[in-house]
Amino acid sequence: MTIGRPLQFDPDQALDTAMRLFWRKGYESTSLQDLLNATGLSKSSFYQAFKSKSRLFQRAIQHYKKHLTDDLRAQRQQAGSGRAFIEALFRNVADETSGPDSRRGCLLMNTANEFAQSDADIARLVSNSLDRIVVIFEEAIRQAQSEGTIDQNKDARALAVYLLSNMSGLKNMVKAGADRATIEGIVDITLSALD
Amino acid sequence: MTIGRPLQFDPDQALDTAMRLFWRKGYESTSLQDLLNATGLSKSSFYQAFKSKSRLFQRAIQHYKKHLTDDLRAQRQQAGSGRAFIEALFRNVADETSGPDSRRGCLLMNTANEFAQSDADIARLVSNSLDRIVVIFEEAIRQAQSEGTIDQNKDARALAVYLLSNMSGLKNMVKAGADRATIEGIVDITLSALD
DNA sequence: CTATTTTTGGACCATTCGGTCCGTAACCAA
DNA sequence: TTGGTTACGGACCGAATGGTCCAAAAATAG
Repeated sequence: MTIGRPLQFDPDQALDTAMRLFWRKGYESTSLQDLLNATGLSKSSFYQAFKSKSRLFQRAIQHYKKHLTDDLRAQRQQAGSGRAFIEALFRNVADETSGPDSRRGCLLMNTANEFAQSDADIARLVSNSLDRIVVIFEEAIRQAQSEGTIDQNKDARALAVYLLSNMSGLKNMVKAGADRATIEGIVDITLSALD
Repeated sequence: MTIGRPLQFDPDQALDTAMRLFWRKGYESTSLQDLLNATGLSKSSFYQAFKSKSRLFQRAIQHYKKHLTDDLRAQRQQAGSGRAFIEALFRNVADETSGPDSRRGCLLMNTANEFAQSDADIARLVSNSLDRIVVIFEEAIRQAQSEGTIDQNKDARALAVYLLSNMSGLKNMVKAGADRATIEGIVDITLSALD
């Protein structure tokens, strides 16, 4: 049914590549040329496929959100208990202090930082995505409460937001150059708030 | 002793104006033109006085650091007790959800975010500045410990870093669009870690 | 093999970027 | 008043920005 010359590249893969670039460098300092180099696309193919840099960025955020939420749900499934999921999640942040993909932070928080008061569309997109994360945290907390590892009397929603705020702070500390031990120290105290 | 035409502007005031611009918009998205407009300087006066945009930015960070540390010390003095100082500091973040200067975050953390792995000089500057903040937090915690409002057995340094991480996370949440009530909820839990 | 459809490379565009340079105006000391 | 010194405005610069356009190549359906 398809007529004409087929695409010479995989759009999904290009989107993923672009997302990783935006994640590492931010929107403004990722130039069109950077995107072309990383994806291997020509300028016309790029605009044909993605319309504009900003449109691609929006898609990249949605792509990131989907992968992140899928990943979190999978980890939660795998962890077994709600408390174990949360603990593992936070302790794993220490790994981001080194390695090839270190100090990237979280694309959503990075974007919130970059487009704080400038772009309403992006702000809404980020806000909605963060809400999804909070919901996942909240589910895990309720699970832990029913499992008896977190006090039933605590406000699950409030704890979830607290965790998101802390995760954000942690990633900021990593970006600011904190080493593994420092991160681990913060996480210990953060998690103690759940007791 | 001074010879020649005197400066037509106040360099300190220009630096302060520039700092506020960088604070609000970040380094990359603050253009030279923005700086000229805000300070009222001509291009030649600008380069005469500040050498380059990047040099000015470095001075802006140092300027910010000085004002911030002075401010924190003054607040600590005024608060009386160590615990009161910390509590007031965190509760005041809720005010940043609205008003003319809202959602700017912290210039140091904003910069850590923007120049995560790209500029070593800036990274070092930010890191040193953050250390100063941690020291102030640590002093306040030790004071609170001697005052009996924080458990003596807790690691003051670790608590201080935890507080910095949380402050960073809070400001990120504000930037991401959190409202006053949400921030207050997070602060409550954050401070409960001190008990 | 041909007609049709679509991709693709590269030339081209206006605008903005940070930065330089120079002639002129302004100021101070003597 | 004059000579030395500096600040200032604005023209100018090359490079890079995101984005458009078109001719040519390539692939498929018939």
